Amino acid sequence: MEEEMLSIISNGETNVIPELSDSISSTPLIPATKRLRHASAVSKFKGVVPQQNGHWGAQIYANHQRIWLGTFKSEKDAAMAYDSAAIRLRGVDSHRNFPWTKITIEEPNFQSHYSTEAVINMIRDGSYSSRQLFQKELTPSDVGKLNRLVIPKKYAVKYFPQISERVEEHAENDKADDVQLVFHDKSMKLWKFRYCYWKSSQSFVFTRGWNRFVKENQLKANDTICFYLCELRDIAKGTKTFGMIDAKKGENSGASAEVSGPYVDMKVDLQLQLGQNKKENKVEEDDNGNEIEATEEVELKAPSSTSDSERKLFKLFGVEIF
Amino acid sequence: MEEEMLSIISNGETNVIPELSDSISSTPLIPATKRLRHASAVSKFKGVVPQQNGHWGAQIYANHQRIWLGTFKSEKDAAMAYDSAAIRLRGVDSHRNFPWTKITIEEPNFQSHYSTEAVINMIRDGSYSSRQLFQKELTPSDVGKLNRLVIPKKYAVKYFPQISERVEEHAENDKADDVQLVFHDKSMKLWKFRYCYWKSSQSFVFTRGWNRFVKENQLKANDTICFYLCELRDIAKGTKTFGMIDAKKGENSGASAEVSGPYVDMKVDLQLQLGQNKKENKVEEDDNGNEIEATEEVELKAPSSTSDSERKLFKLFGVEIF
DNA sequence: GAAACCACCTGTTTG
DNA sequence: CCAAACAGGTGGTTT
Repeated sequence: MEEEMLSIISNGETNVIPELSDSISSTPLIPATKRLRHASAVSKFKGVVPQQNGHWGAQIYANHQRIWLGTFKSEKDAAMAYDSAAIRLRGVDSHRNFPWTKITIEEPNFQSHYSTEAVINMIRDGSYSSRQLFQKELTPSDVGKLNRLVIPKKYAVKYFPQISERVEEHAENDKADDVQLVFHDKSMKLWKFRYCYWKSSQSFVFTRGWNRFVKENQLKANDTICFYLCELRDIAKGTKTFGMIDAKKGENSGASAEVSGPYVDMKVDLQLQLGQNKKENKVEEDDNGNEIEATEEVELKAPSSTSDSERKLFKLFGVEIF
Repeated sequence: MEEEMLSIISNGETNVIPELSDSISSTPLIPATKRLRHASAVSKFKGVVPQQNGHWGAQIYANHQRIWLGTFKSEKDAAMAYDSAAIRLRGVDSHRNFPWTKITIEEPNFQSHYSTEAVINMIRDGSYSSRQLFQKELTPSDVGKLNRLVIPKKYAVKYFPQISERVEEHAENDKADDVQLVFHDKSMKLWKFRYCYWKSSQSFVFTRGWNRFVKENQLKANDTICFYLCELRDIAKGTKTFGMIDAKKGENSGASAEVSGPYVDMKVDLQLQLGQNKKENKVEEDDNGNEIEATEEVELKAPSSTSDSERKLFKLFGVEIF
C-alpha cells in the first residue's frame, strides 16, 4: 500500500512538473488582460488551478507531496476530481468542494476495490468517471450478414436493462415496446441499438442499428468493442451518465500497431459539449477528427415501460443509475 | 366385380387354411387349461374366433365361403374387422358387433372407392385401419442441412390441416400458434414436426423435428417416407386415430435387400399398447425391436388454437377427424 | 426490388 | 455428463 502510494506520488510529480513549470514560468510573460480572459483570478475551488489554455488543473497534497490529478476542461470537473482524490488521500471527512450526493456517496465503496495508484490513475486518465463495463471480441457473425451482435449473457444481465422476462405491459402501450440503447462513441456521435432477447437461442443481442455501426467503423472479425459507463460533469446542466461504445481494431485489421491495452484510451473528449447545441444537424467530423456534437439528448435507458419505476440500468460506483 | 370377389375368396381360402388347420389340428393336443388361459370360451362377438397364441381371428361367411380376415391382438379389433368386412359382403343392414359411430358410418362410402378384394386385403393386412396417406422419395435437400421436408402440395392440402391461410386467431390465444403434427413410428416412438407453409416458395414443409428424424433414422436421399393414418382400437380407451410415419431405405442405402413394396409392412404392432402405461419413461427398444410404449398421450392434432373447434386434420373414411 | 430487420432455429462447445 | 450459451443460420416482413 505504501509502495503504491509512493509510486503514485512519483508519477504525479513527474507529471506535474511540466504543467506547473509552464504555468509559472509563463505567468510573467502574459499580460494581465490575457491572463484574466482565461482564468478569472484563482479558482474558488480547493485544489483547482487555472491553466493558460483555459482548462483547469486539479492537484491535491498528501503526505507533504503534491499529486497532480490532471487537467480538465471545466472548473467543476477539476473540483470534482479533487473531491474524488480527497476521499482516498484525505479521508471521507475532509473538506470537499461539493456536498455528497447519492452518487458520490458511493465513491468510497467504489474506490475500496482499487489500489490508491489505480484510483489516481483513473482520475487522471478519465477512466474514473468513464469506467469500462465489458468488452467483446467480435465473431465473424457479429460483423457478417446477420446484422446482430451477441451480448454475452453475463454482461447483459449485469449491465443492461432487464428484458428477458418482460411482462408485456401493453395495457395501453401498444406502440413498439422494443428496447433501444444509446451510446456515444469517442467523437460523441450517437449510436442507437435495438437490444432484445432471443428466447429461442437464449441469447441477448443488438439488432437494429448494429450493422450500421459495423459498416461505418469498418469492423472486422477479431476486432474488439468496449462498452463504458461515462459520467459527464457539466457546469450548466449538472452531472449526466451515459453509455459509450468504442471499437478497437484487432490483429487482422490493416492498422494493427496503433492499439494499446484494453483499458486505456477512452479518456479523450468526454468532459465537454453536453447541451451546448441541440439542433438536429447531422453528425460530421471536422478536420481534426473530433469536436462533434450529438444530435439528440444524451440518455441511456429503455424508452418503454415507463411505469416500472425501479428499472435497473447501470451502476456507477455501485449505485444504480436511472 | 364377380371375378374380384372370387379371387378374394380364393385368396381368403388359401390364407385361412393354415390358420384354421393349425388351430383345429392342435386343439386336441392342447390341455383344456391351457386353451382356457388364452381364450375364455368362445368369443361373444360374431365372426371372432380365439387363437391359441392369445390373439383373435376374424372370419366372415359370404356366398357359403369362409373368408379369413386375419388375426388381431384384441378381441375387439377382430370384431371390428368383421364389422368392416360385413359392410361390403353382407350389406349395411346386416348384423354388427358394434353400433354405428360417426366414424364407421363413413366406411361404406370409404369402401365404395375400392374393390372387394382391396377392402378385404386392407382389413387383413392392417392397412384398412392404418391406410397409407402418401409417400415421398426424399430429395438430397430433404435429408441435407436445410432441416426441412417438403410435403408435396397435393398431399398437404389433402391430408394435413389447413395452414396456408391461417387467420391468426390470437384474440385470447397469445401462445405459440405454430402447427405441430405428431406421428408414431413402427415402434410407437413419437415424433413431432412443426408443419408450416413457406409463402416465399409456396411449399408445405416440416421444419422443427425433421432433422432429428433424419438423423436417428439415418435417412439418405432416395429413401422413402410413408405417412399412414392409423386407427387404434383399444377396449379400455375406445378408438383413437393417429398418424404414423415410416421410413424405407432406398437403393443407395447400405441394407438394400430387406425392403418390400410400398404398402405392405406397416401392419405391425399397431393395435396395442395404447393407454397401458402412461409413465414418462424414455422410449427404448427391447431385444425384439418392438413392444414399445409411447411416452406421451397419442394424439395427432394442432395443439394451438383450441378455440377453433372444427379444425380439419385428417380424414378417415372421408370424415374429418379432430 | 434490395437491404435491413425480425423472430425463430440448431449444432457445437463448454463450465 | 449435460444443460446453457452462442456462433451461425432460416424464412418472412418491413423499410
